Amino acid sequence: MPTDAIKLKSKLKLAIQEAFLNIYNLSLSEEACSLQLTRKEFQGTFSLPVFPFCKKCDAKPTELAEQIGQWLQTHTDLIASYNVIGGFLNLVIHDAIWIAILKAISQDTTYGCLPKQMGHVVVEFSCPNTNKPQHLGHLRNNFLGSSLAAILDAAGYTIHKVNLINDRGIHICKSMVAYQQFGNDETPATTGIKGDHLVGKYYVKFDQVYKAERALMAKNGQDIGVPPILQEAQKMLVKWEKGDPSVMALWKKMNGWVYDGFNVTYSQLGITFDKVYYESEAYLLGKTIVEEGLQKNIFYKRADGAIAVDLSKQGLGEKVLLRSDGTAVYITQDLGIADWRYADYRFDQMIYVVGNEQAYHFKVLFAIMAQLGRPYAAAMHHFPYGMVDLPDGKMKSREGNVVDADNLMEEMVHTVRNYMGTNHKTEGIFQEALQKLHHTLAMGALKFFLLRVAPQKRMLFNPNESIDFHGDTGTFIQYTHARICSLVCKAKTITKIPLDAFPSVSLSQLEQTLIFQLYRLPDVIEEAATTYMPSVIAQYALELAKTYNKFYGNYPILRESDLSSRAVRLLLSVCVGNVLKKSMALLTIELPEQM
RNA sequence: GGUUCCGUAGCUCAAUGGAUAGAGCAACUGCCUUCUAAGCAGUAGGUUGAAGGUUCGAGUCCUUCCGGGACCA
Repeated sequence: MPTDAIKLKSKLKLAIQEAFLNIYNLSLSEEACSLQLTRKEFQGTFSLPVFPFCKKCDAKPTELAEQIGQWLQTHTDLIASYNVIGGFLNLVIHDAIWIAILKAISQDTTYGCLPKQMGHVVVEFSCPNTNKPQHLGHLRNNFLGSSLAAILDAAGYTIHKVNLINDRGIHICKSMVAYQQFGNDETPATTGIKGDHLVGKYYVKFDQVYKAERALMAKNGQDIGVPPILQEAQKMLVKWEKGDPSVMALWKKMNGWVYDGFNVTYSQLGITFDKVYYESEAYLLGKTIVEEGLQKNIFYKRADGAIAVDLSKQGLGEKVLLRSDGTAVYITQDLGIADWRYADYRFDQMIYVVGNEQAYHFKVLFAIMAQLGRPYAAAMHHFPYGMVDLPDGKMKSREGNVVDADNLMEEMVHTVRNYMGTNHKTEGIFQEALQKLHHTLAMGALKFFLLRVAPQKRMLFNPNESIDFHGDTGTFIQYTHARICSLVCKAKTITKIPLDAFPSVSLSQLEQTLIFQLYRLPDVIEEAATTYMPSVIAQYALELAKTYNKFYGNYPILRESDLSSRAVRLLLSVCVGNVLKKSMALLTIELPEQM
């Protein structure tokens, strides 16, 4: 809970409003007096640009700033000093205020968590196909989804994480057909290949055969028709929809392998779901909704027999909902699943974490739900994110041109292990714990790499350069935390922290900045939650860790002879450690105590 | 053709409409007998794709164009 000391910014704003009222008889809204952070080359923490008020107050910028600064200093106990540069009023906060804030933060065990709100939020993410293993693009989705869920949880909502497995359709039949023809009954057990990778192998195989057949047909001058292997897949899809026993058996067997593989991957990633939906269990539901729309005259039957909806008013054109042969299209099932979800959770927000390539799809979906009069239509949001590109372009599973998630994780663990071998900081750690540490460091670097970039941007991954462990990385933050843990551990044997007993301590600029950064945490969480941007948290954690390391490198902490100062620095270190841990938890990244 | 996202240092990324656009990587200098060197301190690197407009002030907002991606016919 925010204590009185932590309300610094709103107190300041109030005081500024009061100052304008008293001096210029000008009444300002809270929004109007927007405080910004003082640039580091100037003295102060908060700055007020006074340009917008000059006309109304009929004063020159410098004069006006001077007047306000003077008033604040004499009428409040917040300001130690102020300075005016250009039209900027820079406010220096009293050290006693900072100390009070630091104490309040240190005593607040749930610091950073926003007040509990009424509201259920469903976050759908991951949503893999069962025809291939997951790649780097899926990782971005997985991490964005679980991080967003953690952030919204901290922002006070009740969160439900759900997955939707794409386990049916023509693409699934492709890997099944290829396996049938070329698989020789091999299994994960006989080959030692992880289940999802084994199935993925046949998905690639299908594409190779398909292309070869098509090329052959073109060479022989045949009309470009449907190559035989694709015909097989289409036949299989029909059989599947009819529930043909042998096809169902193959489908269940291969999907089982894939789920075993996915479970291993999810476990490595540290990702869990509250509920998993399967398309195969849901695709029929949508058809009843299409019926409903027909009866309400919202949808119509075209001359060719297909059922469609006219969304030209919304600029979305005509959208087919059922093919002329009565089979479901991609969006049909999403109609059904939306109702299903609402029945399950009565959500106040439904967030789809899906790549920005599907923006149109979701616009259509939401528009249809609105036309159908669903009460939750306005609560549905598409959270779009950009693709992860390779130097030579987009990843394509079919062509095997992907950075495989499992391989990448394994490589990173190797890199960490090799690096560890060259230093001795982890002497005394048992083998099992050491392996966990390698994993924690590898995952930290990987997750941070993907989450620090603004979600809507495409990002580039260069396999040759791989992912760094130095500089602006997850590792850097983990390292900072481990450093603090080590320090605190040593402090217990050297000195006690007299929590209540530091009188007047004068703080350095760096220490003020650090406390200020700690103070920002709730605002940062709120911003990340309202903008759906985990990258905001990542940037914040980086900034905090950088400032702390600068502090650590330039000031003595345990070696400080002044007891009050030492106590403050130690407490500050503890709080930075906690806030780093809290922030990184919002990115689902663990911080080891030793590394 | 229509819609939409993006364009910032050699590379990867930051920057609530605010002050001289910042970090990291790569390059070059220093710093481990001392709280974890996965670190710290420094040097160098820019016409924010282009041109107009809005305003006290634009990387940020508006218009047009150029370039890249995605989606819809």
